[in-house]
Amino acid sequence: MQAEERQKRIEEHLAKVEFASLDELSELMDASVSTVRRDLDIMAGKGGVARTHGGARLVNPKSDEFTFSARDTHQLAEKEAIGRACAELIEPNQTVIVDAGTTCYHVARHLEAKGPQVVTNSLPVANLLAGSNKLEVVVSGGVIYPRLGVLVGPLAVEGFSKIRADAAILSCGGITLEGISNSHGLLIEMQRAMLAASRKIIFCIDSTKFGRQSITRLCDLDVIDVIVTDKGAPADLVRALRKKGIEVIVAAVA
Amino acid sequence: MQAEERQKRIEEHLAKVEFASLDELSELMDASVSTVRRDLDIMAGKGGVARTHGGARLVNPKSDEFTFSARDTHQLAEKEAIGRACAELIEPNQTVIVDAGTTCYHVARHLEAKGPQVVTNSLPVANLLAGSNKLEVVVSGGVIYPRLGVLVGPLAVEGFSKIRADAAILSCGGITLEGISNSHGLLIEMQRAMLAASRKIIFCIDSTKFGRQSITRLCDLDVIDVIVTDKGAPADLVRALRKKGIEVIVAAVA
DNA sequence: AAAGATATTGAAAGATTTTGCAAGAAATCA
DNA sequence: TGATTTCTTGCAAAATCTTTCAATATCTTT
Repeated sequence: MQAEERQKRIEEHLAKVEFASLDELSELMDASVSTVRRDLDIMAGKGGVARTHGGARLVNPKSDEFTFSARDTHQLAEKEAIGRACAELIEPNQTVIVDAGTTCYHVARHLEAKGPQVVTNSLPVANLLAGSNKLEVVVSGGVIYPRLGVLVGPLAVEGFSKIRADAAILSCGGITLEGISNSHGLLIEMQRAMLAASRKIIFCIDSTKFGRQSITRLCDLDVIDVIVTDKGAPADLVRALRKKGIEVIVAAVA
Repeated sequence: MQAEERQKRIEEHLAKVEFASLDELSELMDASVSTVRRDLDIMAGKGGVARTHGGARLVNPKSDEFTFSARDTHQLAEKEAIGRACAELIEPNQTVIVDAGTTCYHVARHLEAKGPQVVTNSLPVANLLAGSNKLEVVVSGGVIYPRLGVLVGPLAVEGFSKIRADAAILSCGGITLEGISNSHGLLIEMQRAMLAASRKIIFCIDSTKFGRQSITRLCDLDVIDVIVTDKGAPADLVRALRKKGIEVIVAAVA
């Protein structure tokens, strides 16, 4: 087997099990431990996986909202439902900011029919909507954050500071009663700019994010107008959010 | 079996299995390993597949992306040659502006090895290079011009006004002794901004553009440092350009 | 159709890369 | 601490790549 193929299979295996020992991988790949070790060193250099003594683990757990892949089938039905429900909140001919992340990507898939103007810093979203002749797509500038296909940095922040939108559709790494948090500092900067540019703030948060906290704090709950989630969201937290005046929409899987 | 047929079958096989070894392909095609190796080299040059040690893999089949440029096979070999020759003009770790257009797209395919910083307003180029971890890709902001996947408009122009690059790689709709011209007013604006931001101006112009004029005038010839073209370029015009002090590189088809 | 030119193919030799192994160093665990 | 596991390093074997060359096939020209 070739090195690249082996590495891809290692990555796929890690996506399933999170942790794997060298012996385990060696046996699975039918290669010596040395070879697996070298593969992991290469993969660790590129990011994505991290070495541990005796094995490796995935750097970004699979539930991380921002490890983007259009093929990501994790909780696909739920994300699809959230996407559809969220798109319904948008009225025709509005200007909408769409964040990066798989959940927001699914929202974008339903936005074309609305014919609004869409502003995004996500390459996948831009690609998705570029072919449409019903809506105008504005891309923020910025540096490509490689693995995720997100535009970040000063140019991106500046791009959003220049516009006003009717609504912003965001996602995040975690939500608790203390507020919203996310995993990458660069993304936080972007999202702050999006929040500042929009009249209505909509968060699309699948149920696995409830009660979790990511490394960086984004904002308080009171800036949020609407949260769209799926059935798995814990009832007590949903109740508490509603008591705070936030409209919480639980999207039903079709 | 014909070379083309073999290559097509290799591509089809790779579409199924994603990775294939040389031996595997050799057996499947009933051809020697040497021949398969040569086929793969050619195919890798054109894109679509990538070599690995001992085999080949399908280049990321990102279904949703803008790959229209790659599919444009009009004068493919010439554009490919121009792309390779043009990329050789870039020195390691330079900042390069890459324009939209199919010819520039082929230049971008050869830029990864150079490891520079790339600035572009082309979504296809951005997508192409997004996966690379060797170079940093900066995307100008702007509105997506649908058919071409180019970012245009004030945000885009502004993005370029903020940067300085070592070189700009541009294409155009036509070149005569009176100057360079292009077809869309919006693109002209962008290109003016690119010209202003760069120290060295390189135009990639396939031979069919020589002696032609498009609707809008972009610039005089004297802002140009280098022109890269293919063998079909009329000799008298090439001579005249050289007399004006422009370095004209005629790329040989491999 | 024949002769020469050109292109393609398969094979072989030498260079390069990858792989597996083993010994000593470093880290982990009881 | 001592015992065990894992890591690093160096090295030789195997696989693969590059280059070259002769044989074959294809194209051009007459």
